[in-house]
Amino acid sequence: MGNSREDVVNAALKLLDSWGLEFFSMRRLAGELDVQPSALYHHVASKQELLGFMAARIVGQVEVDADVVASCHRLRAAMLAVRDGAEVVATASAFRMGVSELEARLAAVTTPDVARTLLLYVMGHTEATQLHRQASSLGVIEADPDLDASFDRGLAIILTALPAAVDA
Amino acid sequence: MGNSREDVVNAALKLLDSWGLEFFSMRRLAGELDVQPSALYHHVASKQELLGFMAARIVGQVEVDADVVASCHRLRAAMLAVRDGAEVVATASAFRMGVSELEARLAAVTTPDVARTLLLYVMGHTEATQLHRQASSLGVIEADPDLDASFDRGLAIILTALPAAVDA
DNA sequence: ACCTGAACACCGTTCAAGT
DNA sequence: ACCTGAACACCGTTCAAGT
Repeated sequence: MGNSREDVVNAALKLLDSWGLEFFSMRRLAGELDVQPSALYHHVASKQELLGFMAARIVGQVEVDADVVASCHRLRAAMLAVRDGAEVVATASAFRMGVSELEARLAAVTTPDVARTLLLYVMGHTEATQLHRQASSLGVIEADPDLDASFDRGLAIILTALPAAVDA
Repeated sequence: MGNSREDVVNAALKLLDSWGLEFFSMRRLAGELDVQPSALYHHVASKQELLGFMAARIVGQVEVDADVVASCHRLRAAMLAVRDGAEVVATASAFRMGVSELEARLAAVTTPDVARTLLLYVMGHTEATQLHRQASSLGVIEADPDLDASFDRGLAIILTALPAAVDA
C-alpha cells in the first residue's frame, strides 16, 4: 500500500502505548504494519532514530508560555499520556531532538540555567512517577499519593531562584 | 573455580567500563568469566538485578555530609568515573536500589523535597554530561566547555530555596 | 518509492543434568 | 554451591532483488 514515515511513527506510538518500551521491537512494529522488518528501514535509519521521532511527537505539541508552572505541568501530562513516554523522551532528549526547542522556549520565559534545571527535573520526576505508577498498578509496591504534590514542591524549589536570576 | 556474586559484579563493572552499556550483555560477561551464560543466573536473578547491583556499587561509597555542593560533586564524579555510569545509576535508581539510601542521607542535611530535587537534577545533568562527552569524543558534536560550570549553577538554583525550606 | 526474502550476528532466560 | 549443554523464543540491521 505504501506507508509513509508518519504512518510508521503513528503505529510505533500506538505499539508503545499498548505494549510498553520493554516489548517495543522493530519486528513487532513491522508485524503491526503487515510489512517485513526490513521495510521499516526505508522510513527510518535505526530504532534509535525512530524513538527520537516518537519523543519529538510526544513533546511537540506542548505549549510553553509565561506561566512556567503550568507549562511544566503540560509537559509532564504529555509524557504521562503515553506508556513509558517519559523514558522515551528522557532517553531521546539526552541525544537531543525536539527537546532542545522546548528548552529554548522555556529559557525565553526564565533563564537558560533555570530552563535546563527545570527540564532535567521535570523529566526525572516524571519518569520516576511513571515507573512508580506502573509498579504500583502491578501490585509490586504501594501507591504514593504524594507524587503529584511532590512534583509541585520541587518546581517551587527551583523557581525560588527565578526572580534573582532574571535580575542578573 | 567457583565465582561469587562479588566476582560477577566486579567483572560486570569492568566490562561496562571497557565496552559501554550498549555492548554489555550477559553472554559477553559470561565469556569474560570463562563460564557459560546460564551460570550467571546462579548469582543474579536477571540482567536488571545485576545492573542494580552495579549501580549500588558505583554510588555506594559516595560520602554525603553537610557540604551539600561537595556531596553532589562527589556523586557526580562517582558516576562519571565509569563509562555509562550515570545511565546505569539513573535507570536502576528509578527502580530504587541503594540510591534511596543516598536520598535519605541527603535529606538529613537538607529537606526531603530538596534532596529529591537535587538528586533528580544531579542524575539528569550527569547523564547528559556523560552522553555529551561521549558524543564529542567521537567527533559527532563539538565539546561544551560550559558543562561543568552549568552543573554548579543548577545546584545553586536549587539550593537558593534551602534556607527557607529548612526554616519551614 | 516502497517492499520482500533471506541471511548475519547476535540477545536474555530456562532447565535438566553433572560435580 | 556452582557450573555445563542445549534449547527456546526472540532481537536489530543489511542487502540483493522485486514492482
